Amino acid sequence: MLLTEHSDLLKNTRLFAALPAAALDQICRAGQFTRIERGAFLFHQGQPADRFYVLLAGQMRLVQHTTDGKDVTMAVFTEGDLIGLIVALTEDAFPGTAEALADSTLCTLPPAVMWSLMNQHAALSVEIVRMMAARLHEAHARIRELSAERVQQRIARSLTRLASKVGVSAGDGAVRLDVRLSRQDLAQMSGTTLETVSRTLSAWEAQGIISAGREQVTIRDSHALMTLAEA
Amino acid sequence: MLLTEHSDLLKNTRLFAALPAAALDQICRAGQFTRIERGAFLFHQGQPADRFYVLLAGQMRLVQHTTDGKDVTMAVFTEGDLIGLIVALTEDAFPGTAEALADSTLCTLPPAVMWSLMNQHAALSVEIVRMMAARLHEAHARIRELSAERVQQRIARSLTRLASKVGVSAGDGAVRLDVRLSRQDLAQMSGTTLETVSRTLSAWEAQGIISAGREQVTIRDSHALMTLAEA
DNA sequence: CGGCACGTTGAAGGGCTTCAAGCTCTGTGG
DNA sequence: CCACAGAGCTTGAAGCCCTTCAACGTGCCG
Repeated sequence: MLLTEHSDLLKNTRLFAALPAAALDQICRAGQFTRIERGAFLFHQGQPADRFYVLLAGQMRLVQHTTDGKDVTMAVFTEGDLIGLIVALTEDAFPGTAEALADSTLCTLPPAVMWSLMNQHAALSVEIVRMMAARLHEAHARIRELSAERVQQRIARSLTRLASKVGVSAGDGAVRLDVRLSRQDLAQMSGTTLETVSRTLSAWEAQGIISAGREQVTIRDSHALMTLAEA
Repeated sequence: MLLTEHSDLLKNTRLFAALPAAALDQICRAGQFTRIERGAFLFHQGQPADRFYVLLAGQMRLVQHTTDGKDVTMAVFTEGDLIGLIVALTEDAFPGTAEALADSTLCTLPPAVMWSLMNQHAALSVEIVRMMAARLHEAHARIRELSAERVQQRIARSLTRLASKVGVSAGDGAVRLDVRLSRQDLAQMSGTTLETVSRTLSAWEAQGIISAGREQVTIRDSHALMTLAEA
């Protein structure tokens, strides 16, 4: 049956792993399950956040638009990640737009369910605080990088960060980034332009550090890339 | 008596406002009250976070050091702010160094107290989630700015952000930043160099938007500054 | 009043953006 | 099947914003 399948998926997320079966049932009953196609939007910047989402399969990204039309990628999400929870808990408006990087399936939940579960299960609160702490640390790390580092380093960091999120082994120690990733996308993650990303990747490809194709990157020498990110 | 004074200070923080007197007493008994002088450090980057702090009076800042010796200011704290709570709750190491911008008094607490209070008082959890959400939003806003905006805009934003934190009326619609703030400090908040800050402030002073002195800035035309921050 | 940190200003240069033109790949429809 | 449109990518050239280096003011505090 479909519902128990979904329940299994939910149970496998880090956030809900500690919850008893009864609580999971409660979530499944309160939640709506939806699919979304690559390129489609889950919600838009400024929209009131009356619901939040659990990504059960696929990939999504969170983008913020600037007043002068540029887009900045704030996060990439994969299976098990929560999207918009923090905003929904505070009943704010979404600070960005969520776009599907691949066909995805999600579970939609009202924040009230979350609050009541948090009151009943202390472990859940702990997990949420941990999750928020991790996101804040990553955000601060990016601020530090954008403030003090050169474009090369930032692109290298974007690649290593992506590798830890969506990297799959490609044999011979290589790691392929399992996501459709244009030069423009990488630029939005690194705070630069698509031209600079293109030039940088070309240089690295010539040095054998990566191989790059159309919307596709695989890291051949991750050690060299880490060095570039640090120095 | 000193203890009740401190208790009053704690009660006036946004976080603890909703707690009953008994809980506040519990905090006061568990907490240590300390003073710290301008320029001194509360904790250092990398140190294990076994305690967190409530700033009762004064001003502090949180700085991250980069590998190549640069400093990046992550946040400025004033009365009522919590420092290191998020880290302490996850039992991590401090991701930055906390420095006193002015003589300050703080309350030191072990995270265990916080966990037990959060379990007893749901309102506290709500408040903490709200607080973390606000910090995350500010961090994301800075990432967006650093990724897409010019130095001028970022300096203007740093000033307006500081105004909302430590701004005091200086008559005639002017707002004085009540903090010792060197050009270097502003540069660390804006992701630029002290020379560029100096040049920019000089230009703005010539236009009558601000007046700047040694470690001191007052905003004369906050509307013009907001315009600079947006365009 | 002298030392030192803070601040200003100039000049040079470079890293990165911007503009531009052409190329390559992919998917789509006749 | 193949041509073609369009999105993605590459590369070059120009230039500017900003950093970097440097030298000199300036104000504060012992």
